[in-house]
Amino acid sequence: MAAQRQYEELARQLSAIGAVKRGLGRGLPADCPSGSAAVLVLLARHGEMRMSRLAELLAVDMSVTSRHVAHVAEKEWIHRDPDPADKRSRILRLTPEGKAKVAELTDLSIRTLTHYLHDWTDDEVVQLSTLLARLRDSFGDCRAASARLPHPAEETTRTPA
Amino acid sequence: MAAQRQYEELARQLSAIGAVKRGLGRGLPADCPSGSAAVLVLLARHGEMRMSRLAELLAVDMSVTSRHVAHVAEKEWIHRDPDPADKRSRILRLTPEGKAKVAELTDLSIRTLTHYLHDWTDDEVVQLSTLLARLRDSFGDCRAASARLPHPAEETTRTPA
DNA sequence: TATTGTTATACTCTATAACTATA
DNA sequence: TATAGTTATAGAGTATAACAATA
Repeated sequence: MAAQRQYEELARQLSAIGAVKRGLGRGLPADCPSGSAAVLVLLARHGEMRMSRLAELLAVDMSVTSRHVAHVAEKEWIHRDPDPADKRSRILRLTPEGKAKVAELTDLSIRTLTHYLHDWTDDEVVQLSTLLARLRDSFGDCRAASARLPHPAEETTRTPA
Repeated sequence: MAAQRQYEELARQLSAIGAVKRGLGRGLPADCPSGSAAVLVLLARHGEMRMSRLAELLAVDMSVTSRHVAHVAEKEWIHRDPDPADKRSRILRLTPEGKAKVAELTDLSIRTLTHYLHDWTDDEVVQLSTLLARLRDSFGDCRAASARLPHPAEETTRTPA
């Protein structure tokens, strides 16, 4: 358990990290906003999947996922094939054009980070990646059922029994 | 200079960090969206300042800053006093109510992070904060004048002369 | 009746451009 | 003429709720 002061500082840094994300976003192709890019990259990384699985990986509502997926499908970067096992579901698969787009996106993000982080050591980059992955993991199910935080009265007690 | 593979992984983690930010945002008071919160926290941290300075700290366009500031001013959390030295400028100052709101926000973010990161060590939290600060710094002036990334052809050369 | 996915609506954040007032 | 700040407009991302089709 870290000191409150450190949590406070982390909160500040997290709130400011949007600037970096916007910086990365500005480097994206004009026809591929960040939402579309995220869909493509996840499909490349994890392989074909259903909408619900993708929504989970994106950590956004399925309605949002549906819109992003509709966009990349319009671009012919993915196909939405009916799932023979469940006619309500659709299986998302990258097309060859989609795979080419992923390659382009990967190349772009590598080039952008190489540009801005040229003076970072390999170890520092890995450390940051690792900590960010852990952070995501710790927040994990904050969208799930009982994600409501305790009220100010609760949990403020120093040492839970 | 890190390996491309590491940059690729970092890009993935950064693109996914939005989920954590949204998680933090869900904990905010209903009358204080993240844009307003950022304004208040920066004023508390750095003291009174002009719009242009705030826009720089927020790393967003001044038009965006102006809207956020208008919102917190409506709430009476800040005052916008004319700058005697330059009648075009306005000096932003927290009101007592604004300071109270900052205290509430700080408490909330600490509670949220304490909740989700209860198994992190102090050192890990500090490390992540430090790396995020450095990341922001490295991206620094990516909004500035010649922030345009070199074209695919350039900079790909391994060792610039 | 519950679940998968889509669509309609609304809200927040952001950027560009046009504008006012002052330097 | 240039700069500080505001406002209008537009675009992207997200969430909630209502809906359709299927399990």
